[in-house]
Order: sequence, then structure tokens, then C-alpha cells
Amino acid sequence: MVDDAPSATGSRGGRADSSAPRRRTQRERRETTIKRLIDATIAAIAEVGYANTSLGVICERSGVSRGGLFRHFDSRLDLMVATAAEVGERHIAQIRRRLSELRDPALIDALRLMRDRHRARENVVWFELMVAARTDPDLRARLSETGRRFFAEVVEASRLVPGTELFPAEDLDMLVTTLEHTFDGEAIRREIAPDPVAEERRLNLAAEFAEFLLLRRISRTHPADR
Amino acid sequence: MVDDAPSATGSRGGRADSSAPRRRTQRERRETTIKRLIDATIAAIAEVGYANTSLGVICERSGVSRGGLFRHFDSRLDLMVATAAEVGERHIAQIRRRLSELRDPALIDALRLMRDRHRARENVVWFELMVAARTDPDLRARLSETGRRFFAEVVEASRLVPGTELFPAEDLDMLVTTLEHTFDGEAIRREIAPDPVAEERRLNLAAEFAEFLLLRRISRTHPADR
DNA sequence: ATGGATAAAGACCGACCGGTCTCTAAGTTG
DNA sequence: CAACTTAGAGACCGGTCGGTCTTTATCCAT
Repeated sequence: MVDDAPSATGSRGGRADSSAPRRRTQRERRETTIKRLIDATIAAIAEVGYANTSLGVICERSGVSRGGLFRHFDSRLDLMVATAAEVGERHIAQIRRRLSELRDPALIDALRLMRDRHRARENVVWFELMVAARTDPDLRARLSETGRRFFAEVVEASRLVPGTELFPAEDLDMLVTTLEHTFDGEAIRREIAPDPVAEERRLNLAAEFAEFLLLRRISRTHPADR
Repeated sequence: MVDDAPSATGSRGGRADSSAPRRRTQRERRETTIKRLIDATIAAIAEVGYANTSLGVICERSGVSRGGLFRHFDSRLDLMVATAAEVGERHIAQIRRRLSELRDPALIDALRLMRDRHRARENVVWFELMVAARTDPDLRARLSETGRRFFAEVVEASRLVPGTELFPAEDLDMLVTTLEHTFDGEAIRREIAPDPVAEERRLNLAAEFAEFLLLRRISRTHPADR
């Protein structure tokens, strides 16, 4: 029994020992633990899938015990729902950030960005959760609220791409959703049957087609030559 | 101990008792059991998903015991692979059959048929298996062989649609694959956020995209006005 | 009929699952 | 400091999982 260190009364006084586990508030403890749990859940779902992401692997990866987990989440489902919300937010944030980094992006750039984002961890996890929700009524019920908001935000974010202002909301919604499906499907299939040539062709043709739709809109809005 | 019925020597002689379990060859026994197992697996995956389709539920639904199952399949994985092959064949067969029922179908009819097929059991099961394969190396390895053949056959079947002869192989392949992704994604999302209006609109968009590809090709082959 | 092979049944096994419970550690409040 | 609350640890539980094994039914060849 060493009972070392003068029991750390010195939170004040600026002790030089920086390696000692700094004192944290309850709120900090709580939040970092929750973050570690959700991060571990995201990583696990991306790597081994929703079904194989057991509480055991989550605890192992996060370094949090079962007791710690159940302090913050009442059930596995609750943790999964929180994870869904988190990946949704990150996905949107990433899209907005990268889109604004590109100044005045061409359609093809925006599409490529979208495709890349759909191959990224956040969206893969969201996809896994969606697929799991199809056959899990509880998850489906909880996810549908999150889902509708998420879907709407994706469309909203797409408004950052120049040219989209020409589309009425309903058209843009349908178009963006279709692209999401396309890139989701591509991301899955390339795990089994990769086809980089077709991927590139698909991207280019999607851009051309979108361009075509835009031009058509313009010529209808301004029936120029007559 | 009743020891009823004269031990059924009378396979010959046309006994009127039709409810007695007719005598079957080993081959018949084997094949019907296998069929019952695979049918049960298909139904279970469609209803409760790949992960929840345990051997227990398969045995329950099929009325076959564990012993019976393991006589014909060495592992759950083997059964799943066989199931994948079966749904693949059925999917293709259905497409071909329905496509040939429509005499000279318009593009939009073919697309609607395709969409319906992607909502049907066979394709949903195939989709579940694909998603599971992403995070299950064994399943992925076994499915990739089946998959490539299956994907090729889908494209081949699409040649039955009038007009497709105008497409070069690479364009048609890309187009059909894109449509598959689109309808797969739509089929999943409508479980959480159904949107029938957008679905109909999307169908038209798909038709327009196909026509766009054609026009584009023609205008390049015959650089008309100059 | 009889002996041998194949088909099917179901009890059984260790591993792992989600969730509970008890106890200790750490922060908070007076 | 002491009393109290919150955070976290980890042994533990009943249930289910994929897979094995022994036993019985059925078909086939002779």
C-alpha cells in the first residue's frame, strides 16, 4: 500500500507534474466516456457490421467497462440510436465543410465529393443502421425520427452547390436522394466486385446528366429564342 | 403399439389411401428437405434479416431438425451461400419471364418492372447477403464468385428490353448497375421514410437518363449540324 | 427378409450475448 | 474534514448461438 502523492490537494498552485491524471469535473468525465463509447461503436460497426458490434467489443475497443456503458445508456439500442445521431451530424458537417472549401465547385467536383463521403465511415455506419432497421422494429421506430431530419439536411446542404438554386425543392430532393442511393450501392458492391472504370464513367455521366437537367431548366425558365 | 397399416408394401396396386406418406426415393427426400431449408432461409432473411436468421429459426420454419440441416450443409455459411445462389437464379428467372410477358415493353414499363423486382423477396435477400458480406470475410469470399456471375446475368437479361441494342456493352452495364443501386436504396429507405411521389418522379428521371445516354451517343456518332 | 447406406431427429456442448448487481473511485457540497 | 452523489469496474445471470454426437427411420441392393 503505497498511498503515494499528497492526495492531490494541489489543483491550485500549478504543480509541474503534467503526467498526473488531471482533475476533471463530473461533466468532463461523463462526456469523454460517452464520446469514447460512441467512437468505438462507430469504428466497430464500420469494421464488423451492426450485428457483430456486441457490447463486448464496444467495451473492449473503448476501454470502458460494462458498468460504465450502462451508466450512460440504458440498452444497446440506446447506444446505437445515439451513434446514429452522431454519424448523421458528422456526415452533414463534413459535407458542408468540404463543400465550402471548394470555392464555386463544378458539378463534377461536388459529385466526387459526395461519392467520397458515401464511402467514408460515417455514411457506412449510417447505412448499416438503416439496413438493420428494416428488420428491427425498435431500431426502425427510433431511427425514423433521426432519419427524416438527416435526409432533409443532406438536401439542404446540397443547396451549397451552384446551380441547384434552379431546381424546385421536390426535384432537388429526388435527385439528391437518387444520387445517395447510387453511391451507397456502389460503395457496397465494390467490396465484392470492384469496377473502377465503371465508377469513373458513372461519375462523369451523372455530372453530364445533371448539367443537362440544369440547361433544360434554364431554357424553360427563360424561353429565349423564339 | 398399434403397428397399423400393412407396412405399406402396396406402392403398387393403387391403394385409395392418399393421405399415407407416399414412398419417396432418397433423392426425392434429399431434395425436398434441401428446398424446404432454403425456402425457410429466404423467408427468414427477408423477414428478420441475415443476422437474426439463426439455425434455430430456420429449423423451426422449415420443420427440419438440426440433424437434418447438418446432413446437407456443413455450416450456416454453406446454407447461406446456397441460398444466395438460389435467390440469384430466381431473380433472373423472374426478370426474364416477366419481361417476355410484356410484348415490346416501353422503357418505362421495363423500369417499373425492375423496381418491383428489387422490392421483391429474392432481391431483398440478395441485398442482405451483400451487406453482410462486407463485414464477413468468409461470406464475402464465397459470394464474390456467385456475385459476378449474377451481376453479368442481370445485364444480359436487360438486353431483352427493346432499345438496349443501341447501347454499347459498357454503357448498358453501367446504366443497369446504377439503376440497381437506385432501386435497392429506394427499397431500403422507404421502410423508414416512404415517399411515393418521389418514387414515381424518380422512375421518370431514370427513363430520361437512359434516353440522355442514347441521345448523347447518337449526337456523337453523327455530328450532325455544323 | 436382411445388411448396408443415407436421411433425419433431437439431446447436448462450450462460447458468447445483453443486461443486472454489488462494490469501489472520484467529484461535489457543506 | 465528512456526507453525499455520480462515474466506473467487473463478477455474474439466464438465454441463445453454431455445431457435434448418438440414435432412429427410411430407402436400396441383394
